Amino acid sequence: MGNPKQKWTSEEEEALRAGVAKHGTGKWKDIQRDPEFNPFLFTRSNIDLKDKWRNMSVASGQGGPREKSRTPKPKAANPDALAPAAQLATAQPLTAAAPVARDAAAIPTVDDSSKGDAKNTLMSNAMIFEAFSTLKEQNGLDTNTIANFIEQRHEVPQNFRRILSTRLRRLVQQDKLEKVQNCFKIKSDASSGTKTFTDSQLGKLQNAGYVKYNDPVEEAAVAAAFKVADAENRSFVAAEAIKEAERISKLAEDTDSMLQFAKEIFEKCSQGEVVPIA
DNA sequence: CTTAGGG
DNA sequence: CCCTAAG
Repeated sequence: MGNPKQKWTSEEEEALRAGVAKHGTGKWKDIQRDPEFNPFLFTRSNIDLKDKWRNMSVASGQGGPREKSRTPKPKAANPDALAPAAQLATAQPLTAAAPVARDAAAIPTVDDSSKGDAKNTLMSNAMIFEAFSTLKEQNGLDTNTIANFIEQRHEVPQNFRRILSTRLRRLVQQDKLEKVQNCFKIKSDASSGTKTFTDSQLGKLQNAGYVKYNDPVEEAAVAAAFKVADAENRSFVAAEAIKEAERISKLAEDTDSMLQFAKEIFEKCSQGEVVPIA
């Protein structure tokens, strides 16, 4: 099956270039692990970095840069930047990464039979972590359980199981998951520090206008969510963050922008990419 | 497991 | 992106 292929964002490319400058070519693992770049490249593997660098090198060496439509938004200002809360110190070309889905965008949590299309198959880490955060199995989950869980809530391709295995393997290699016996458990990686997420991504998200709380309740919810996220700064915590946010949000009878915000984070954090709203 | 190169 | 060969 053809792979969806996750397009590299400007942030990722920049992080990669900076990483090569700092560690040198060939030190892909170091770059990927570096706390400075990890928040942008945590979804990419060292091999991915290598491949991307190869592509970037050949691309720049060409006389005719076929940029074409691959120049998404050089100066696309987000229409609804309601709260220019914080400005990015580093003049990032961040630019509205993705339009926030204002409508009732269904998070890939509940089922969605509406999508008759098979192209929406987002076999991403998000689903995997969703399983962990939902099942709350302290003993870990075996491949079959995870596969079963995902199959129940999402439509999966035929080669799903194989992809899942690959995914799990990679996550273990990246220290995101821990394999004990036949089960996988979320790994608490303390070596990576505890600042990555809030530092970079939150800043960007705020700047992008994703964060726009005006109510103290919302602010509290977001704070709580990030408290969790800050604890581990890994993909899976986003799921936890959502749950926390959801809980507080429910108590406050407010479930609009806050939740939407959490969903966006979940997407970004877990997938590491922006899903353009077609 | 990490790199490098070909597919 | 995936796979395979080397280190």
